[in-house]
Amino acid sequence: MRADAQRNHDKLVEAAQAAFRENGAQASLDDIARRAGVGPGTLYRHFPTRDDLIAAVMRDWAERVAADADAVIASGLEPREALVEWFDRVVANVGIYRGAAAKVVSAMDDVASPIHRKCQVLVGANDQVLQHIAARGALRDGVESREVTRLVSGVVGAADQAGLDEAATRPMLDIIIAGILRAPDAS
Amino acid sequence: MRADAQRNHDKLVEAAQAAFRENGAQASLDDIARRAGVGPGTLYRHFPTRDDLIAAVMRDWAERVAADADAVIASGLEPREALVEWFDRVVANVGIYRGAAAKVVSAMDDVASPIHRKCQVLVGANDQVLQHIAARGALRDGVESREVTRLVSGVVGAADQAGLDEAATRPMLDIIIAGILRAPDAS
DNA sequence: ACCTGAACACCGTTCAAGT
DNA sequence: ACCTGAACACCGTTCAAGT
Repeated sequence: MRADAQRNHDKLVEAAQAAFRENGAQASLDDIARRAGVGPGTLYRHFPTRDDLIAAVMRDWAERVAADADAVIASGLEPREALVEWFDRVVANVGIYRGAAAKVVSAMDDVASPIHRKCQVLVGANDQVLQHIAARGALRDGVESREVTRLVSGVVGAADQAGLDEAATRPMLDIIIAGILRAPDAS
Repeated sequence: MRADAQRNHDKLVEAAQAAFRENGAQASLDDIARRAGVGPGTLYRHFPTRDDLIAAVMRDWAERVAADADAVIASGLEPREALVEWFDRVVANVGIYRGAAAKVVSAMDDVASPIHRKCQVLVGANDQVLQHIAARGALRDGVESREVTRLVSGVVGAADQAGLDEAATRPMLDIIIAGILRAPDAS
């Protein structure tokens, strides 16, 4: 890659990051090009679609997600507390900016999306945490990581759209957690 | 209201209904005015915001929701089956067209939205169903109708965005249902 | 009182012309 | 090989002119 092309690439990613944080995933591409000090054509040359740009901004996102899952598993928390902790991190990660959750939700089932691989990492991380729960005999039968990922991401998307804060999101997560854990049996 | 104004109003609602079904809640307002055979200014006179138009299209929506709740309660189904039946209807009602669920989710917490009253009916209907469950001693402590409404609407929004069909939505609803019902205790 | 449609601002996207 | 910026299409929104 030519030196000026590399510099433009980096400036675009940086400008996009700021724009997404300020105006959400629907931030104006024209504006991003302007902030980066390049013509709109340059943006399109580097990132043919908006989702390509979003994927570039999410560069180290997947690693953070995987690391968070590892941390929760290593924490030695009881199943319920582990889920509380894990979902709190998912909420933080999936909700980095307005509209991010919606992107994750729709990219999860769209193999052609540039964000799809990131979503697979999220599903994999959920799977690890659920297996940890299952190993302790606390996972309800039939609960699968794909569904849980969709469900929690959907909640983040809803909270995002409604402008709910963390405290208002928690009761929804509590219902989900109760639905994931096996009912303590009477044996 | 003048006769021609009334006719324009009705033509706009009809055109909007068709446009929303075809292109979702983001359908072009210009296109709706064109279909209705009126100038764009006329649309704005009748419906100052897009949400005013959506609210008009949802005219008999709230009654359908309330009627569905009544039908489920009168059905005499067991708590779990009643919830399955009820959520199926909520999914159908909240997902009338693409983007409708997102509108419901964001209007639920926005008192100024023209759709807010419709959402209150949905919350009320959920409350009736949950009270019916509670009367049978099957409701988990701390589960409230506002949260359940948000949660289910959020799932519909996610399914909508991901293009999931009814079968792919059900596992998520199953988790929610398990989280709503009280665990059968050992006494 | 209501309607029309031109006008403006903004945005996404493309592409011929440049270096 | 890459960049620029004019150009086009489309949309939301307003408002002066009409009836």
